[in-house]
Amino acid sequence: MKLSSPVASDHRLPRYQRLHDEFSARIAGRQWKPDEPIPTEAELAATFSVSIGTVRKAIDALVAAGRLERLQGSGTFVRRPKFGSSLFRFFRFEGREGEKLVPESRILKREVIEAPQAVAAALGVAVGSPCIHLNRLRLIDRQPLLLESIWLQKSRFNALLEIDPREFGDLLYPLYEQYCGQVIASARETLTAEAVGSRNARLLEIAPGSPVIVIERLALSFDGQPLEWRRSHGGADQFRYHVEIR
Amino acid sequence: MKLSSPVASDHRLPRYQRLHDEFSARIAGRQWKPDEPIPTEAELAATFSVSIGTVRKAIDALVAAGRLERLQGSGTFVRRPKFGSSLFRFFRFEGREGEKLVPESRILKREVIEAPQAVAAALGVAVGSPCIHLNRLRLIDRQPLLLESIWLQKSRFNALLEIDPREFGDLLYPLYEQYCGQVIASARETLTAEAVGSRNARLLEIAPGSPVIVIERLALSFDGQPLEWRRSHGGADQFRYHVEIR
DNA sequence: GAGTGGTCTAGACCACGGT
DNA sequence: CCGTGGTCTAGACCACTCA
Repeated sequence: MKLSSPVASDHRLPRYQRLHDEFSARIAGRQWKPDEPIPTEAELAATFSVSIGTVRKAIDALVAAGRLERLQGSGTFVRRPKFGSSLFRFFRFEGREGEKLVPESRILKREVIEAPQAVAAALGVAVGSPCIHLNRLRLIDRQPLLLESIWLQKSRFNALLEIDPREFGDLLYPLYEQYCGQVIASARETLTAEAVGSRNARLLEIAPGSPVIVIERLALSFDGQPLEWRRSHGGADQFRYHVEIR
Repeated sequence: MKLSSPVASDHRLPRYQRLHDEFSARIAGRQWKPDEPIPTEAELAATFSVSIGTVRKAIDALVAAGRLERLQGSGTFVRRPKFGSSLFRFFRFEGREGEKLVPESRILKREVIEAPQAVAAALGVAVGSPCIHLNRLRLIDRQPLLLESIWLQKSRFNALLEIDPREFGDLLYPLYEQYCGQVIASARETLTAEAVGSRNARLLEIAPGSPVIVIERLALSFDGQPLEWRRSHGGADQFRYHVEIR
């Protein structure tokens, strides 16, 4: 089997597993780009000298993992990460009539500051290295919902300093991509709860000491490099999280 | 294809899908019992007059859903529900040395009481119908960790009233199975957070008004009947929940 | 060694999407 | 209509478990 990219793949592994790793690398390496079709199953089978069934099994796993999407009759496509499973979706992101919407964003602060210890550890940089720090308030129907503290490595995101924060818009990740060439591919989130401090209580317009949900997110590039770390607070009464257990 | 049990299964569906439904029904109907092997793939293929590949595809889905477990060389087994994905596992269930353990259980109250509105709705019974209500405290290293309010339909769980609560042991579900013949097969959980009331604060030995995680669980039988509803409180500082997002 | 699931093949035919 | 993925088959051989 010939591999177009130098993937460390043990030849004792099953073929479908090696194919899976190869395809996965092509998605990560952006040789197969989001929203574009990958080669047909028959082409892949011929390219790698395996049967179609084996190609299908490799693709099955990537579809199950949400990295590819099959469309019968038209092809198999690289799925753009949608963060559909983020914990944030369990906040009430609805307007007055219950329709889903993107919260309005207000940048409260933008500063260049030396990375404190916790941030440095999360981003994998040295303590004290220069970072961009944003404070952002997110609102639904003019009501404060979430307060976010966002940390970025200055060297990667310098371009952000040249834009007026009032023109950031409501979503940051498209901004990162457009101005800094940094694409967020995945994230890890941690949920905790605590009593809100007086400053955050004022900004969120809730009673001091009332419970808030705290979500920490480390957002990563395609190759697993930490790009952004954020810590978000939101009133606990705006949050409900569901799971099914079998 | 002959079906041993009367499953409503549209014959226009793919064969593997119909097989999946049939197998699923056999697990739910306990014709295939937990920890026992199901017939071999070859036998199933012969029984249903399909090829082994089709049987495998049906089994694949049930394995992915955690209902079956394959053991190469020995067979495919019905998996006993393990509740491994419960939100409760994100509480610190460790002893002093960090080892995982089952919390000690202390039944604080057992009463027969008419179902209040919320309980009746969850259990699918009439408001005011007789229920068994338990209050239970769960402790690690003698430290209170969780406070649980548990509701059961009296008619199904009458046998519980004949046992001394001090002999309940640390786990309820085996008790339900042994004394009442009621088997918990799945559950739905909802996580919220709130400020703790004074009574619960005293029992949990935390400051009044401090944040608590609240987990509501509706536990279901194999055929989807609600059997138990519980509402659990635990100090938020004991809780951390993680997810990966793609 | 007999029997289980695990991998893989090469082909057939179907259902769907676009042209 | 052609090309795509979706279903299904009948077989081969491998890897593992257990007696």
